Amino acid sequence: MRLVIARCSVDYSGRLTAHLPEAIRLIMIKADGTLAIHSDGNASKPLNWMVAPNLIETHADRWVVTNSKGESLTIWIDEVLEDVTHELGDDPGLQKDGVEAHLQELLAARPWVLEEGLTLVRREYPTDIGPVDLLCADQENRAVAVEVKRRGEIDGVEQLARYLERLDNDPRLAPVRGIFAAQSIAPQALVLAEARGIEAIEVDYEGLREVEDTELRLFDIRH
Amino acid sequence: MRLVIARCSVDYSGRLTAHLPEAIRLIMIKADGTLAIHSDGNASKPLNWMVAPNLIETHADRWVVTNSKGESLTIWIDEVLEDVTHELGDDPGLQKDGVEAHLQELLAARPWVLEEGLTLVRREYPTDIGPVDLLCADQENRAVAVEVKRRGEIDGVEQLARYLERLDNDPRLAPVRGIFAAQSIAPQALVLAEARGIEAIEVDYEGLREVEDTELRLFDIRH
DNA sequence: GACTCTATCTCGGTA
DNA sequence: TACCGAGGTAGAGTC
Repeated sequence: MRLVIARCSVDYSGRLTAHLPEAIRLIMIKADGTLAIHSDGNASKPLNWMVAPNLIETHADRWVVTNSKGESLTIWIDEVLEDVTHELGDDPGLQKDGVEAHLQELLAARPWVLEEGLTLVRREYPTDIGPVDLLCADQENRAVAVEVKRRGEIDGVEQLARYLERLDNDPRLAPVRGIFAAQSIAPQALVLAEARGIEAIEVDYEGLREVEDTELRLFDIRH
Repeated sequence: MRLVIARCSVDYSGRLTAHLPEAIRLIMIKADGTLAIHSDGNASKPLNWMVAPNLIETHADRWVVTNSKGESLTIWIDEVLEDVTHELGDDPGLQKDGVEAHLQELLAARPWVLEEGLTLVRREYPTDIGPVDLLCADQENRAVAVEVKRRGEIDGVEQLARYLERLDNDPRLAPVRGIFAAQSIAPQALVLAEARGIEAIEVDYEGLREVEDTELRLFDIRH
């Protein structure tokens, strides 16, 4: 990794065209050639960047970065204040924990949270346009398709509507009701769900996690 | 801006929990307190970060970053290889060009480019599932909803179809025609638009900009 | 390789 | 301040 602090101006031309007037900035160049230009101000994202693979040509007064997609970034170097290079080596990478798949798992184990008497028939129930998150049966043994999202937005409702359309073609299942379950649901998604005859339910994820913890602890005590 | 290259491991707990095993990484701290941890490997994004406002406590063996939302990031410092600080000063900021907003603006000022005799009724005309980019009236004073995109893809057409569905519920407007305007339109989007009875028009953005320039120059000459 | 969906999205707008 | 839509989205997973 090479870190350069320099007074510079920048021109980018590619998916858009953009210009940075002269100022002091950090230019970060990673081992694979990925380049990013950061200011000190209020932004976590770089002002400009160019991801690998690319070609970096270094001239006396400017650096020109191009890639095969026809994008180009030119850094006009006025003054270099710092220029250090370090070999960082491979990174073992980030270990993540606790994302959206977990919500589907929790609801699969406790579908009655969504509606009294609801039971799971199958997770990832296949249709010819993709799998439905949960296929369930209600108290009267009628089919209910459940789409699970962390944040419920309008395309999630559309997705479920498309699944329902496909499932209704199966005479063993039809008519199929839909439940749209999410941690939070956008107002537009609520309107669309109502228009499509789909029930929208906000789920208390943290609460469900606590229930799960309690059940696990009880399990520990019993065994 | 402070740049530290260090052998370190990291724990983050907040919107998710995550862990970084020990390795050599760059720790970047901006003037406002925004902190980012970068590896040298293939990723332009930081492995971990914490945006301002936050509190950074520096101990001998670890740095602890916390914010008011209950998120916390702990960096266990094993060895510091580099530690430089530079005052970068304010950045004049990025000047962007050629975005969707500008295209909407251009078409709002010249709706007749899309269809002879088309006039603007209102930009960002509200519906209960979101605002339509342009509501226009055609030569015979019938309502026309226009959705503007830079790249016309399938979800843009669906978005417009939803708006039309809502607008048709208003007896003062119904029936409402739809025009899908974009710099370039994907073949699938063309097919869907036709199936939905929506007209799809590719707009010459560069040409419109030139027209705008010419008009501005004429304005300069006249005044 | 192209397509789809998620994201500690980020960022800018507006009510 | 919160919500909503766009992004040079990036990045991961799937087909």
